[in-house]
Amino acid sequence: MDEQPRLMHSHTGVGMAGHPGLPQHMQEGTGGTDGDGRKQDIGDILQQIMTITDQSLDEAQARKHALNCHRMKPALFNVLCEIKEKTVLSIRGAQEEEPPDPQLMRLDNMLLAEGVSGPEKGGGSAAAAAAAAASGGVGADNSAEHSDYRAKLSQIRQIYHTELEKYEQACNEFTTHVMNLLREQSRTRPISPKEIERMVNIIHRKFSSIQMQLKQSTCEAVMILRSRFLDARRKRRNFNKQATEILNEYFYSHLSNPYPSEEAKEELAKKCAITVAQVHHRSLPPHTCRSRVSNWFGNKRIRYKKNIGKFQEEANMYAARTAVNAANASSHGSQANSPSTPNSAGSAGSFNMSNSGDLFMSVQSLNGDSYQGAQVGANVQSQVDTLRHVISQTGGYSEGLTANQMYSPQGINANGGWQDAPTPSSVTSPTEGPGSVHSDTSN
DNA sequence: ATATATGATTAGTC
DNA sequence: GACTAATCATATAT
Repeated sequence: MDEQPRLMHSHTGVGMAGHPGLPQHMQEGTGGTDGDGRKQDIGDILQQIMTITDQSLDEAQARKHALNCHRMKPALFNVLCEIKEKTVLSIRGAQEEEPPDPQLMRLDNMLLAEGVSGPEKGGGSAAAAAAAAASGGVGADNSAEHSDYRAKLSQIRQIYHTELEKYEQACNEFTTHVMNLLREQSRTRPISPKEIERMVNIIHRKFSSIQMQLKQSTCEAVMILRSRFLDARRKRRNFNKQATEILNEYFYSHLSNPYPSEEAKEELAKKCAITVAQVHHRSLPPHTCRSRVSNWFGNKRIRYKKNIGKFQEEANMYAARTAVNAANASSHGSQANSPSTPNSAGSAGSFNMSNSGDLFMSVQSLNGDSYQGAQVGANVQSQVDTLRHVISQTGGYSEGLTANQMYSPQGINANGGWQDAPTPSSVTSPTEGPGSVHSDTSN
């Protein structure tokens, strides 16, 4: 009876690499219930098997066939299967159930959140969808802003899916191959269905570990992409000059109350062609055009208030510009001397503009009184008249050019905040002495 | 290379 | 939810 283990051993060596053979201690007590004649039969058979390697292939094949057809084969085979099943189960019956890997779950969740795994297509990631939803009316330029990102993301997505499919396919192929092999071998050596199943499990585990690596590197790629394209803070983009002009124009023409309404913000965003920008790296809603305008106004307000002196020049310039614009719009009859387009900032109109700005500056620096002495051309002088008219019309600065304070931070109260000034025309500062703006409010 | 300007973020307030 | 004030991190000017 001590031949059984050796039989399995010799075969295992051929067929299944790494499969544990039957240990010696199993020899006694299980198989030896037959008579002596049968023992002799088995002994013969085993002897034949042992000599198979010495024979030619054809011969071996023939012997194999003979063995398969032997009358003892089924019984023997069953016994072997039984023994093996017990052994294998005792060796590693414990670790069948496998808890889900937390890291794999993490990766899966992230890929799902980024829209890489998840449902097919649909315009890209969940974040992008949120962007489209959040930006509302100005969604048009949104896609332009993120098309690059989305293209790259879908590229990653495609690679991911291709690779995943490849692995899946390879896994399946390999599994069927192994299964066929085992089934084939199960005709000649004891392989139970359970064992096949176990083997399949092992294969799947191996392949899923490869998949996890794929998922990991995909996650990394997405993270890099995000930080490269979407973190607006890291890749800050200044507004273009025109946008800044428009925003400044609004700011300085509403200096008494520079808090644009939501509609106004929307309007400004549209006029400035401000695009959305992604904020944060989570699935938080992205920045809307509106909130970018809000950012701008928030920054502007705080920085203006902090150092009014620094912004004086800018303030005067924009005041003049707005005034000229308004003048051009309202009284086009008297505009023979200013052919420039008032609206397009930084274009051909810059000459007149800068002249006006200089004028206002000199008004400021000279404290007003002697501004007539500055070398200003006649056309500028006529503009001054227009401006005075316009300004008094606009109601912002009733004292006009002759006043000392052309452009005082009227709206700012003692606390440093903009008090609501619904009627700007009444908020002039006639009581304030010259230059008081510079001294008391900064810092 | 350094300083300043500037858009975005964050904590805290109302 | 919008705002302020402080701060971050980058873009741009020097």
